[in-house]
Amino acid sequence: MSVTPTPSKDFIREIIDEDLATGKHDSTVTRFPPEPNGYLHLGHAKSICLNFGIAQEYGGRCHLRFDDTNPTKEDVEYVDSIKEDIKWLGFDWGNHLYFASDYFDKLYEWAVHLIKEGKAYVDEQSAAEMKANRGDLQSPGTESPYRDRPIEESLDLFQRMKAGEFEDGRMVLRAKVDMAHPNLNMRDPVLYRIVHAEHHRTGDKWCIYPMYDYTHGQSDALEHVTHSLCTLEFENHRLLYDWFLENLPVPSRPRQIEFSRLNLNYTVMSKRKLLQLVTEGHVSGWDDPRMPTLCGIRRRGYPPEAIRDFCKTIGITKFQSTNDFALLENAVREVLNREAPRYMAVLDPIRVVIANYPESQVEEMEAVNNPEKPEAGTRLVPFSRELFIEREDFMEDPPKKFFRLSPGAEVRLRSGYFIRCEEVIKDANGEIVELRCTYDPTTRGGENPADGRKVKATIHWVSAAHAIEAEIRLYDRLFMTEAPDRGEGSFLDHLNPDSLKVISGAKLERHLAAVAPGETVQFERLGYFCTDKESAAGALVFNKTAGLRDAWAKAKDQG
RNA sequence: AACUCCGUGGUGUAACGGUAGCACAACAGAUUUUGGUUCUGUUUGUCAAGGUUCGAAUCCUUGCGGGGUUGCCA
Repeated sequence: MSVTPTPSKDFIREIIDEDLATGKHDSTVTRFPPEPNGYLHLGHAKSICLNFGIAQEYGGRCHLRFDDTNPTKEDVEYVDSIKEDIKWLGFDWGNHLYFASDYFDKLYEWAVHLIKEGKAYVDEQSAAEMKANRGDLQSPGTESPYRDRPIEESLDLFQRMKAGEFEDGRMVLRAKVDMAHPNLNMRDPVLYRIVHAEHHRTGDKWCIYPMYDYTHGQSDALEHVTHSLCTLEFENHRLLYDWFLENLPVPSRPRQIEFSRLNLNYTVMSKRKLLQLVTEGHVSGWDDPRMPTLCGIRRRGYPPEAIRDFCKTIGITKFQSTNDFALLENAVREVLNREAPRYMAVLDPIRVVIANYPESQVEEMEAVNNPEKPEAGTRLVPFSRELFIEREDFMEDPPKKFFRLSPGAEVRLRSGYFIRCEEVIKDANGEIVELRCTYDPTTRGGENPADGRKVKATIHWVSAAHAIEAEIRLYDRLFMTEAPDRGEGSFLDHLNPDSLKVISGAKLERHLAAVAPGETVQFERLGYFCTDKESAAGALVFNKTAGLRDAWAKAKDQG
């Protein structure tokens, strides 16, 4: 009798277990709080899987809340794409869609409350003065000359800030905490700034906007969030987060817990850098299949299930780490190996003529759609006298470990016949243009012949007369070095010049004309591919999602 | 050298004072109508030094190393 090991939980789920056990909470409420100022990427996927995953596991709720407190950077365009990406990943916020801007009235009311309590004041120092008086990591700051102004005066000024009497930057509302605090966030943080800008939801109702620190915890409290999960860079903000909750009449007490953000080698993950890749044209857009954005990997053909599996395996911890890209690719291959229907496609064709095959004969060969999934059934693939095979699958002068086609050698055509190469035909430049072969009629379907003869390799093929053509886009990693972020120079210095190779005139079996958008298939022996959004009926375009593991490539490299 | 968080194979992650395990990667072999998949095996680890303890990755001390923080961004 084997004991089923209890699956280990990350430290956040352990905290939740305890909060539930002690009765501190009787259910969980988490939230995913993106700012609508950019596209979601794999790092967000980690957070989404955590927050929505907890809701699923504990029967709790997960809110989608847009942190829209900075109208100069935010836009509805991003709101829509973010929702789409979360749905694609497989999560659902139900009717718990919120915006921090929904709370602007309450937040204003609470700001007035703080002023009345003597815990906030209107500061008329310029931004430069404030910076100078903040002190630094080693030394304490200097209190503002406006810090102890009468409460009534701050109340009046704050009301007039709201009324639009002052230009941007003229004054701010600050909390009165401690200018000597070792945590800089506690040195009288700004609560409100004046920004005369139209907000994507509140329009021109406001010309003062609350800061992140003043908004986030109170929004959590208003939504009765129990566990507010964020990345490590907010660790230093937790003290402030708690300060607001302690000094305001909030309806609940959420707890902020920080975890380490996702890092992947051979890629960059910061919004700024991704934006730069797009604006400077190093990639075709946010959804370029080489981008780590969710729309990018979707277009690349990565299944959402693989992303969820990946997030599960990398886990949640507090220490910074860099995950191997191979781990992601492995998750992708695992799902695709199980699910993707197989087809044959020849990317770099070389003509094969089967001399002893009847000139006008066409046989419909039965091919297995997915050996991992018998219920996927079979399909018919036409076989004829003239075929295309992969140029790479033939070598005129092969090394000892090369098992495929070469002069005098025999291979199996998958679901076809055994063929033997009898003659190599070259053009004036010595370039191989055609292979003359013979086939063994007793090997129909690729069966081993009765004489016990075996072949060491099986290769893919397409009937020349029946093939359809397509453009194939082959992607490799965007960066050549493991940590393009680090070291000297720009991360752009590490861009891989060969991250995209376009092949035109690839020969595909006819069924590939009908691959549905969003479906990823396997080209046998080559890898996984999906149709691109630019693919059209007469002009098919496929993206390479990931290659198959290639033991031959390794053996070849080792000599 | 302020405050704070964190150090487990190549990478990531478990072990909650009691045999350092798992995944990925790498390597070797078996199977195979995909040089895929699958299966088997191998290599490699507790940052360091002290201390507490019958027993320490785990607790304590010191050192070393890494991250974060000086926006009217989030």
